[in-house]
Amino acid sequence: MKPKITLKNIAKEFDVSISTVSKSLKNSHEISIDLKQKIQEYAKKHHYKPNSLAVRLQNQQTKTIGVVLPNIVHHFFSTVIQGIEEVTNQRGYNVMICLSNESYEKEVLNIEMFTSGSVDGLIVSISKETQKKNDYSHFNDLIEDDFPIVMFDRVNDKFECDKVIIDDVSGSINATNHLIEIGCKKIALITTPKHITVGTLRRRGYVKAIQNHGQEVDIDLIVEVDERENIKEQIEDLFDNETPDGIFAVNEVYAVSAMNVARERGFKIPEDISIIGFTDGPLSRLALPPLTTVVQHGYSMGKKTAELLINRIESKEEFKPQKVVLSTNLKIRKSTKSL
Amino acid sequence: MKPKITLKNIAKEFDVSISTVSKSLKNSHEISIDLKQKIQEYAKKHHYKPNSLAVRLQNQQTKTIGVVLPNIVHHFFSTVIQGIEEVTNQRGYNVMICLSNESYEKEVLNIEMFTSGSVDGLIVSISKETQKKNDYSHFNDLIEDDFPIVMFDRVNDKFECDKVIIDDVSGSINATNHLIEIGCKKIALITTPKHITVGTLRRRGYVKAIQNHGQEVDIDLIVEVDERENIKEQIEDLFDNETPDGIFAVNEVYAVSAMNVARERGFKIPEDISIIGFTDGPLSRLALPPLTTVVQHGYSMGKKTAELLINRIESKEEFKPQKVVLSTNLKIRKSTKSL
DNA sequence: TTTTTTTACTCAAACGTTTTCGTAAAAAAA
DNA sequence: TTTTTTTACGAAAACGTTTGAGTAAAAAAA
Repeated sequence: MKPKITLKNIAKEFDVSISTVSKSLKNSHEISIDLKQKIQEYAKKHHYKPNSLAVRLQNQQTKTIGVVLPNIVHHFFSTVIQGIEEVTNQRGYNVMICLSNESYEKEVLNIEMFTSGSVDGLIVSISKETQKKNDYSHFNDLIEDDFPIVMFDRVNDKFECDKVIIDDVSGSINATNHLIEIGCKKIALITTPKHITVGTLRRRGYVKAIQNHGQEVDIDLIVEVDERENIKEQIEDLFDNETPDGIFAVNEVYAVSAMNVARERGFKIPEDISIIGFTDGPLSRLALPPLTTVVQHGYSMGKKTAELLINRIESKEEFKPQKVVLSTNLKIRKSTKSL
Repeated sequence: MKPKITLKNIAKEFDVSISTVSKSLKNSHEISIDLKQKIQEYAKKHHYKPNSLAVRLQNQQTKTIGVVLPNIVHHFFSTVIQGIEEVTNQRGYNVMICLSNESYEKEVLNIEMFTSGSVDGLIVSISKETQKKNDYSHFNDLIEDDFPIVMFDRVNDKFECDKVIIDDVSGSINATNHLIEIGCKKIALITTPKHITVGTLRRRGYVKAIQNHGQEVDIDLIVEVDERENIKEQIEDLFDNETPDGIFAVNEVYAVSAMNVARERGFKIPEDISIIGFTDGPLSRLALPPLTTVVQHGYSMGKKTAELLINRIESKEEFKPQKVVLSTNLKIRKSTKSL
């Protein structure tokens, strides 16, 4: 690579001081028009770009916010990012994303690198491994130092920081209620193992809804999917032993998988079995029939998260962490019977 | 936020010089064990972290590479990132991702910010808008300055830089050939408008395959999907006028949409119509029947891309740009008739 | 003519590191 | 005892910027 051109280089070229060059490029009135022009031309010709590290070190702010995500395969996270970008760009910040890949170690590393001066604030959604290990020590220092940080979706209540979550419980109650209302008698739940927070919350909603209707929760109708194994087979096990007429699945993949299993076993959807998923992504929209689903509004979530963070970064006042709960709504499509 | 703790602070605390502190924290033999210990303890207690901006400015390298992507909703890009991360982490680099959201302006901005000292090298896949505008001036300076940059998937041949692409033409020929071999007589193509490079290349493969078999390309069997409008309706138009017995779609969404339209019109898949998509993502895998598809090996692509970049960054020798073409393979599932 | 103002610069500190070189004092060797 | 070596630290430059203060020289005002 060609050596980088710096103010010093240019200064030497014109036999002036570095500050003269700096001011020329900023079009300062302190410098004669003549010299300014020559310097600007030269700089342009040689592709001068101020070294952002130096600038940021000088200014003591980076105008950048870091985002640490478990993964970006999920459509939901993608939409959240859209929302984050919307707000940050509008307010003059850049966004940098790092992925933890659901790994504890990478999450720690990413946070380390971001918080050592590279960004003004941090947005985090916690990785599965971290949730499983239940080890959050890498956040402690940040919280103690009052580093601006906002958690979203996968949060931990231990921390005194801003949080944005969706109302998983209510969303799940609504979904389950809907299944009950349209006449489902045997409603299965397809969820995650217990250490995944959102899975647990959605399960809670399911249980509540069932109990509110005076029914008992039937353990045999609950599938806890272990993602390390074949998802479809685990759902087939359910159908081997039971014949549900309604399914509530805590994410898109589980919902579509369940729909496929049901259809393969000759169930007509929605005549024989109604299915509701969680998260409105392409899988749900392109399923046949399109899936009724709990819509999470990732975009709003991203916007809210970014707003909280930037407010926090820019405010001088005493900090009072808040928890924003976003409600969901049920998008009714063709995978559920109508009333 | 609490004031950041620096070497200077610590130095004042112990009434020693900054260099003593720096050396202590690096466990230098030049400092007495006693003092080192005290300083290290103090640093730990106060969460000292070296300011990475300062360190990187000093070292003149960031050990970070920037990735500019059009979007991350596509499963394909996600897998590419996995590959990139694999290699970069292994070789001691960090990855930062910025999204252009298919916007020309954001692409320019992202590249600006990355190349002004924040990263040692750049990986780029060009946005749709840039492709449409056909304006690549923001790359010119970089190429002239020999800034390490690798383009993947959506590349532009104008530039003298490393590139990694997949063999879209061959992949499409194979897919179309397969349809011909299993006996399809009227094979439709569902593709993008012409300014999207990959769409054009895949179309070329389709055309070649048809012609190689001595057939004429029937324009009425080609759908150019305009994504600003309803995708499904555009495919329905095809079925209104024609009754294809084979479909080659240039991406997952088009393939699944086509499958849904076909099924809604009473086609049995694959008995009445065979469908092949491009890119092996969750949509293809979870479709019913699962889609036969051209597998792109995003993971390998990411790995290769990162390798090229890091080699480039670390090599002192004369630079000779290369273009790596990755071949695809056809994953045959249930959406196509067997022979 | 002398004083004041303006113009067009330069100086130097600062941001937070790293690292080479220099040097007292203490310890070891002669 | 004197000389050499080792120990333990400090000074200062460097990375590339920004910016307020300082200053000659030129221009304008008195």
